Amino acid sequence: MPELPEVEEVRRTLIPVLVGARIMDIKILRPDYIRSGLDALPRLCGHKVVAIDRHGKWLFCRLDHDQTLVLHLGMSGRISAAPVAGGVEKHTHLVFTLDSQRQVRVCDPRRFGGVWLHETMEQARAAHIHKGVGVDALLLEFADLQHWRRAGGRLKTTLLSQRDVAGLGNIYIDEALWLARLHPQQILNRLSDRQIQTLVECIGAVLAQSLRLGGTTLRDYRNVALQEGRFAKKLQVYGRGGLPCKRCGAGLKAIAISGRTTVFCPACQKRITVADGRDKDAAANPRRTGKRARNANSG
DNA sequence: TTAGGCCTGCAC
DNA sequence: GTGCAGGCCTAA
Repeated sequence: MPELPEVEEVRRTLIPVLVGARIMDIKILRPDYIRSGLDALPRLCGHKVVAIDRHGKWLFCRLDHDQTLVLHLGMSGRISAAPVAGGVEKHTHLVFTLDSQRQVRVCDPRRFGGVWLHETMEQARAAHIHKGVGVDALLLEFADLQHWRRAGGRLKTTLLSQRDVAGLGNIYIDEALWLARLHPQQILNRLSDRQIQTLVECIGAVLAQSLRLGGTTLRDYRNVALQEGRFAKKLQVYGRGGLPCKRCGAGLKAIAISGRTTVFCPACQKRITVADGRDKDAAANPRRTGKRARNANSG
């Protein structure tokens, strides 16, 4: 399932194939996979792609006349480059033939992804990013999450929503929360500055390591050259429900949050009910937060 | 805020 | 045959 590292790896491997190339032909094998701009799509012929950007899990291919093709890989999307002569694999919905005599093919068996064509880059960003998609997770800083304590939400649900941080999905959220020793159902307004800073650092560390290894291939994911990612063997919690925690040996627990399987260590990812910066106050005034303070100290 | 829908392949 | 995998959108 492509999350930020996989989409970024696709971007990096797509650039040498697509940027600077002229589109000579477009074959639309599945029109309903083109979510907007279907009628305008043939007009891309003769134009060149000048840049490929990414925000979260969204890819933006800008052309020389500013029309912008937006791609989302959903759960099973794949973009591949191949010689014109080769056969097209099943579930291929869109094929660009380039002046380099190569093709860029968009394939997505489950069709949770899609392709959108916008008249300008600005319109593309307005449609997919400006409303409701937060800062790209690779650029995440402490300040981006400072307002969290005023929110009542829970960690995993909030991170999945893309609203504050864009690009994380089920795999990397579970990995980052384990690394940060934070409970997936942690209520945000109980986090201390230090815990938020730790979370920001752990998200960055997990993403950086996965990027170095070309992302995670569980089954389907491939980059544009059809190479697998090698981060799967580094996974600490994802897919390991019931197995021992690699840090403390306790049994990892699998629960459903927002309809997604969530794996965490109940021993080293305790829920915090009093922010650690306020523990002293809680101890000094047990009547106010007594029970919560004891829970916090036990974790 | 949560549940359902979209969709196919695969494990059982 | 059934259930599960889940990113994102929409509706209740």
